[in-house]
Amino acid sequence: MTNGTPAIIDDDQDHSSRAPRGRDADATRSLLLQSARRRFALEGYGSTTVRDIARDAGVNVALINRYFESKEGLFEACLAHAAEQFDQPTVPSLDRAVQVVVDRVTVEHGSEDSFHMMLLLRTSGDERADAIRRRTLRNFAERMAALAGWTPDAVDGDALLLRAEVAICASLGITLLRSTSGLEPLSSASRDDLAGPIRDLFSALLR
Amino acid sequence: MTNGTPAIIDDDQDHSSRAPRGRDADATRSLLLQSARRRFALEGYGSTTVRDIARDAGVNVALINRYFESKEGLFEACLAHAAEQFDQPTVPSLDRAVQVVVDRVTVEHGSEDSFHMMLLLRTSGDERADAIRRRTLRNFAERMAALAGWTPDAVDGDALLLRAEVAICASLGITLLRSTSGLEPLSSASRDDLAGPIRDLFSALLR
DNA sequence: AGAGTTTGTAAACAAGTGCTGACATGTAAA
DNA sequence: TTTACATGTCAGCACTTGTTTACAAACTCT
Repeated sequence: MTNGTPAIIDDDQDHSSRAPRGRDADATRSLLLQSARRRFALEGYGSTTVRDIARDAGVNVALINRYFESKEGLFEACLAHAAEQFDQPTVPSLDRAVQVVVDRVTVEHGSEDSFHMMLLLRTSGDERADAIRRRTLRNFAERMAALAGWTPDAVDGDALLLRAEVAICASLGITLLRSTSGLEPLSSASRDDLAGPIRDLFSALLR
Repeated sequence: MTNGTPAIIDDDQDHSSRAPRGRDADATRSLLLQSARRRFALEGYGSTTVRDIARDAGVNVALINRYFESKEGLFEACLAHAAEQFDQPTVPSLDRAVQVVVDRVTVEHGSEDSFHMMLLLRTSGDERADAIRRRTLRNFAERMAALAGWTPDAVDGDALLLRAEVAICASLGITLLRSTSGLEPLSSASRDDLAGPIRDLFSALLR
């Protein structure tokens, strides 16, 4: 992963190619993204301050504006990053797709994956961020629905697409409350505890 | 204009409950609760300011602190009010209970009921508010699970209770995204469009 | 070495935050 | 009426917000 830069490798001269010691813009950006994702996911956009994020990342506050323009820009970057997680290549069968989602929903609390999911139902009031969220959810729902037999120009309308969206939104709600509410036994439920119910949920909606 | 004595008395003899025209603490409290509920539900706790709420209610900002102690207190009151909606008497059968939930999830956007649901996954960081939310969700889940056969001291553990919680959390996620994301076709789906999928969801989890 | 750029730091700014106290005004009781 | 209280208004406080600016330190290249 990482290595997002075009990799214009420096000269063949040695330099020992060590990882940049103290100063590395990419690493800083990444740290900020990570801290922001966590804060935004767990506490929401409005309750998170840029100073919180900077402190978590161990980085100066001003760098948020340097690298992401604004707090909104940082949130948007987080959302775009989360969107990539959902824009992965389509799997061949509905069974496999359901398995992928179940894996995603049942990841442990505090994981990056869970933050990515929770981000999708955190709002900032920014229209561009909302557009990213809509596009991501819609894309994902379309791929799920397609595996269940839906086609864009079906005569029976979008009943299946709606069902896919319902299933996805349900998954997000479950993930959020599992991580933020302390509701038992949900919060302490293991992956195995959850896999069955989630699978049943998807089966009921898409089959 | 200048008559200090009550010019028009609706009920000259029995003033038991009402009369004050412009000044009515209960009405003001209610207005604030209504505006706050809407803002908190749609935009989250942190993104909502007390001035927003007061402006919506057409009321002076200072009255929030007079009647609810603090912004946190107002949020807590909103949550407590929402909790009452979920603490209604148990219905006799699982079928009826599912029907009640389906009705609740499929209410139109912008209704008070939808705000009550959305509030349950809005967090303020206040521990007392979190406790109200936990208690409410847990209570509701226990009643649903009980109708499906769960008992507090079942040998098979809390599998059914977990399933009830999953179903409820799923419903909250659906409600939130339906009202805040603009995701289509979900956002424009009618009550009838949604009733089927939601019913299937509950049936799959609790039967 | 030097200049030029990138990366990080510190301080401050204007605007907005939740909240408070002193005051004004309407209402009910004496 | 006069008194007492409940209700609402106003201005401002102390603080935090996101953001910007000026500056320092590290890195690159010649």
